[in-house]
Amino acid sequence: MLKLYNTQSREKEIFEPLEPGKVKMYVCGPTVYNYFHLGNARPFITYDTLRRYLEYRGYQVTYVQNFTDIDDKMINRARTEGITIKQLADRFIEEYFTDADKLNIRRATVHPRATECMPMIVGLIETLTAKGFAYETEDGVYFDVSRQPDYGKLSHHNLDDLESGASERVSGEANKRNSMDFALWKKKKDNEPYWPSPWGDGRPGWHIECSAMIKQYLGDTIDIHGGGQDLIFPHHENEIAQSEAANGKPFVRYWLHNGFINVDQEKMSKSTGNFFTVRDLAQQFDYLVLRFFMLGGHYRMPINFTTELLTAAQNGWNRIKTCLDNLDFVAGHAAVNPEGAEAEAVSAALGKAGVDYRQAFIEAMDDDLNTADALAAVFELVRQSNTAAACPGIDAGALRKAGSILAELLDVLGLRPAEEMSVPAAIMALVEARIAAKKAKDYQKADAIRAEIQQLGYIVADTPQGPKVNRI
RNA sequence: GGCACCAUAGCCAAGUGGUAAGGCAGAGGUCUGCAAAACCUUCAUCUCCAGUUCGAGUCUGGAUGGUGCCUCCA
Repeated sequence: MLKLYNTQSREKEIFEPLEPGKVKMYVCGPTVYNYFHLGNARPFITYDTLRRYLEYRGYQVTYVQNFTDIDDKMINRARTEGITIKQLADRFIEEYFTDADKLNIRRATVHPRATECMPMIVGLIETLTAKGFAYETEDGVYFDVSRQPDYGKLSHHNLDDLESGASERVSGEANKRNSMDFALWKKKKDNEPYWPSPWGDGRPGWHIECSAMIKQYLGDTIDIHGGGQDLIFPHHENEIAQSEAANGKPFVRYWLHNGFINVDQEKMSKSTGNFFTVRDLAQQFDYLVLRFFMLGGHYRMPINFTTELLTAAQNGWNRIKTCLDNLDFVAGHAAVNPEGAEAEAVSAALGKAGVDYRQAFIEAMDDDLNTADALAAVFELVRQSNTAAACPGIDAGALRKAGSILAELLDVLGLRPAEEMSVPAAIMALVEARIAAKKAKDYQKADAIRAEIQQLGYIVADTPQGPKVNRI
């Protein structure tokens, strides 16, 4: 029974989708004006993992993640680069997929772009205007928060507190009825891209984009909406206000928010400049190390970032990869049936471990996606598998079964390593030569060949089953 | 000022009121021509104070320290 922490109720709630067996979920995607950094990657990885888990549990998931391809940052960046906004968006959407694919972030069912949903955006604003929730000013169309009595229900703010906080700040938007009113439509300024609307040429406000894309691709009420904690207010609060005002129906059943990645106890963000792009980190660490690192803690807790921690994660991740590799290798050389009482007992223990730890894994994931706990179960299975793989006379079937359960669980976490490429014949020839040298007890020669193999990018290890070759 | 969150071993990090998962690092050992990998053993009473309870890391109150949101932000 899956439980998810709902930001709105501030409690873990039993997850029940509106329509049995089917889940509609939406996650706020990137603004595509740059490579994404590790902090940006967190929601992508978190909700991809949730999506994978939901599917693992048999749900049919419709997953929508948008691209924000029009806003101030897009306009400015395109300007400095001397290219069009569309060119900028095309480029960084492609770069997004390059990184995301390698992080094993599956493609969403739909990846809508804001600029491709203009009719829905304009339509929503028209509805809001007609219903009296929005009003036009000199520079745009604004949502009137005073018309929405439960405004603030997600972030647990009330309008009075918000107003007093906002009044201390300078607002550049003139003629608003309330300081917390936010732009649905921004009328065209010089040299800015624009779309036609009943209020003249202009472009949409940020919040309305998500409401529109959700309505277009998922409908009026969705099951899960995810994003970073910094989006709770005002972005998600405003989405609720707009969508519920326009549609007259509940908007989101479960609000999920992930914690931040911190650097020196401070949130990693583009504005402070303390960020590390995934692309840069991938120079030093495997993409899946980044994912493993991220899943090592609970998604709502902050994670501190240092390269030391990433190195530690790399070592842990290698343990898992080595285990999978060893299982496969040993199974390829093992007996068809267990030979001897010990092998039989170890085989039986491994079979039970597979079932038990899969159960533990599911219980952990059911508890608000406790990936840290789920990984503990994975590591327990790794240890049992290693023990079995080292047992003389163990049969291949037991090892293969454990390996497939391990792969199954890792797949749910998006941590299934890519298939290793086969070792070239030239390397295999060297390996054979080394065996011959070893047999002749010419260890100097054997070590020299090993060094040569290593130079060529491969590492050879001696095992009871013979030499095992891997890429470095 | 308003609204939230966090404080567990050298480091990271789970933890449903009943006597502390897992990982990294370290130490000792087994295996090994060497190496790698692996396995075994070892490594904490949970920031502080008070309270509730037969019993609290786990609940309540307070203190201290830290973070986030309230403005673009994952």
